[in-house]
Amino acid sequence: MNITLTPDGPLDAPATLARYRTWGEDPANRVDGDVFRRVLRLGGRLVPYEVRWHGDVDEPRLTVRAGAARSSRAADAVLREVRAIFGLDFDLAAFYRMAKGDPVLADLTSRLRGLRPTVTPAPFEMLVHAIGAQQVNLTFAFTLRARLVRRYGTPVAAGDGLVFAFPEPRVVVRAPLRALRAMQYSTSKAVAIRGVAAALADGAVDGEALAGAGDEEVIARLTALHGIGRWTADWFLARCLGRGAVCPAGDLAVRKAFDHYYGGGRRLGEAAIRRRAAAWGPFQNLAVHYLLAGMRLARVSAGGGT
DNA sequence: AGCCAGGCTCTCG
DNA sequence: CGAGAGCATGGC
Repeated sequence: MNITLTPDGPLDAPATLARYRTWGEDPANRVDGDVFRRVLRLGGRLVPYEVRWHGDVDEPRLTVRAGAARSSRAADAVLREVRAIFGLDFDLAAFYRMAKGDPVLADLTSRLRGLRPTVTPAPFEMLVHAIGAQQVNLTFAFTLRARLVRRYGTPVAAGDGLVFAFPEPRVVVRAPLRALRAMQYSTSKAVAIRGVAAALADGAVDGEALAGAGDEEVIARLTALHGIGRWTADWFLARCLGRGAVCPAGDLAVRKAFDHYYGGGRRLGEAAIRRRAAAWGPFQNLAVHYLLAGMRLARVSAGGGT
């Protein structure tokens, strides 16, 4: 297949995909220049694809190439992933209208026009990454994920290198604890990851069904698993299911962002953050992403770190 | 050595 | 329920 997508509304592809580069490399989601590469697993088959972006933020186009996607089913599955990864299903126009009523968001949306949350299309991938990112700096979290992907994923030639299909649950569930420990996962993270892998592999948690469940039910199902708390469930809703009315208020970076933009010198508690975010209704996820990106902008322009 | 980094579980009031 | 202690891991 070879298809051109015309996003509905603005798209800043590099900013949207910055998540796959800012804290390190992700061998399952490669960003090289103006190309994004990934591999879709479809019923045991591997379908590598690449996406290029053209045009400017307000006239964006994406071209999707997947030589192995011969059936329309495969092509549809690839396009669904691409829409998720580039955040094409978020209604930016409506968000920007709402943002005009909030001075902070009004400023950020004008400076970050076209930024969209990137949605990880695969539940297992999202949960593994989130568990790895619990309570550690994100650079280290990316290192952990890259090791797991290279060890248990499936490599495919792409460009002048490799892109890995993310490891399958049934493979990771058999990973020896010491192998995960050797990658520097803590024992509790390793146990949690294998637990999630087992739950998805044996159907105790149905990854497909989560997409059709309500926010509260998703939180309940996920937090029932050992090693998954509210923070992980919130980010899962936001970054895997693409839910709008979600604010990971317990997140350290989110708390810092709210303190900075809305705290007025005071520290806001988690409850206060949730109350304020609730006023944004279905745009909470978008707003949180703009606040986090705004903090990174400020840090870069202040000459800070990476 | 000690604190930080985009938490989680368990326990006790 | 909600606060708080204890826990885990590596980097600086």
